[in-house]
Amino acid sequence: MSDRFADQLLAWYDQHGRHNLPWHHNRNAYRVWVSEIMLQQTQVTTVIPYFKAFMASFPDVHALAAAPEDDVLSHWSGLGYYARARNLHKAAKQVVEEFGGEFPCDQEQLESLTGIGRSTAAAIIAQAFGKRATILDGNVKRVLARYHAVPGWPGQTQVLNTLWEHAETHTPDDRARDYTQAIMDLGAMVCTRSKPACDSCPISDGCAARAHNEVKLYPGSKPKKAKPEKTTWMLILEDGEGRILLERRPPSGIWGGLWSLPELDPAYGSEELQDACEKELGITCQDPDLISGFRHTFSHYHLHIQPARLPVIDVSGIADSDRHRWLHRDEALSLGLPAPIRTLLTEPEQTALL
DNA sequence: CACCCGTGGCT
DNA sequence: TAGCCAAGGGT
Repeated sequence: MSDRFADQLLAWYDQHGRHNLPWHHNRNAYRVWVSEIMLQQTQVTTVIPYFKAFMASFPDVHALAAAPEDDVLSHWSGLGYYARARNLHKAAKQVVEEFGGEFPCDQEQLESLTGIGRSTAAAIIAQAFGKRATILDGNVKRVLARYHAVPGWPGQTQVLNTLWEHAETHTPDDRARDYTQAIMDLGAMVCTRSKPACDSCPISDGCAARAHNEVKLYPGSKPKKAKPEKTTWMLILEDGEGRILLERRPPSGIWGGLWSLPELDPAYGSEELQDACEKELGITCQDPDLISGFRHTFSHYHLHIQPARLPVIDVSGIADSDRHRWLHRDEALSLGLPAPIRTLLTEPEQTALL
């Protein structure tokens, strides 16, 4: 099938689309796959430097499969949603072991790989292999919700199903790769969340939301929910040689697998930190310097981070292990660190001493 | 279905 | 400023 929607879109894409993104060069399934995972819930401008560095270190699926997880996570440091990196690493091993290092050109087989769902599988089929497949990412949802005036929040199953049906209908048999890129480009460049450029939209003549002057109503917004507030002590335990104690996070959960700072329960008062370090970590410290705290916001809660610097007298309580490492700041910064921890270790002066 | 999972840009 | 949310998927 090929309808007017696709024809207009492709004509616009030829003139105005993005044809020069890093993953458009040396295009293959591996590069398309990595870019798609990085681009999940993440904007293009944020992804570009991460993609380039990642490709320089892991040029193909074999290199990625053979890499230590720590190396993969260090390349993801700051990008967020770290399960994507863990799943990417796992899937690379799956591709090598189950598919002989060659990505399958099949929706179901692609979806069997960890971290690849319906839309990402379709994106790989279309972009890497040039075959017809239907994607439905945030851009496409917004474009189609407006074009067909689909009410409701796309998180609802019924709304989502309706959007998938429209997406399938519009997907042409020819130019699968270009069409997929075109509809995403339209969403990112013209049919934007706020201030859409309807006057320069190639499909505005058929847009139902535009016809009723109700573009702002679509797509429906997500029901809002208050984010809980949490608090934690973050300890900068520094020995006499300027080394800091880093602690690896558990393999799943927030910041899973990343290196962070030891934490203590916020129930401890600042005057109790010294004793708590002795009792919970077996480390003897001097009086703490309190560094100004700050709030870090996750997708589903706020975290007030209260850092404290404690000069360590006796390091013997904790030796280097799989879970702990004593490292200089520059060494620590080469690890996979959560963004706020990287900031804390990079710009300690920014946080005035109290 | 509801929740979990980061970060940064935009308004 | 504080909220919204972006090339989603897993559990």
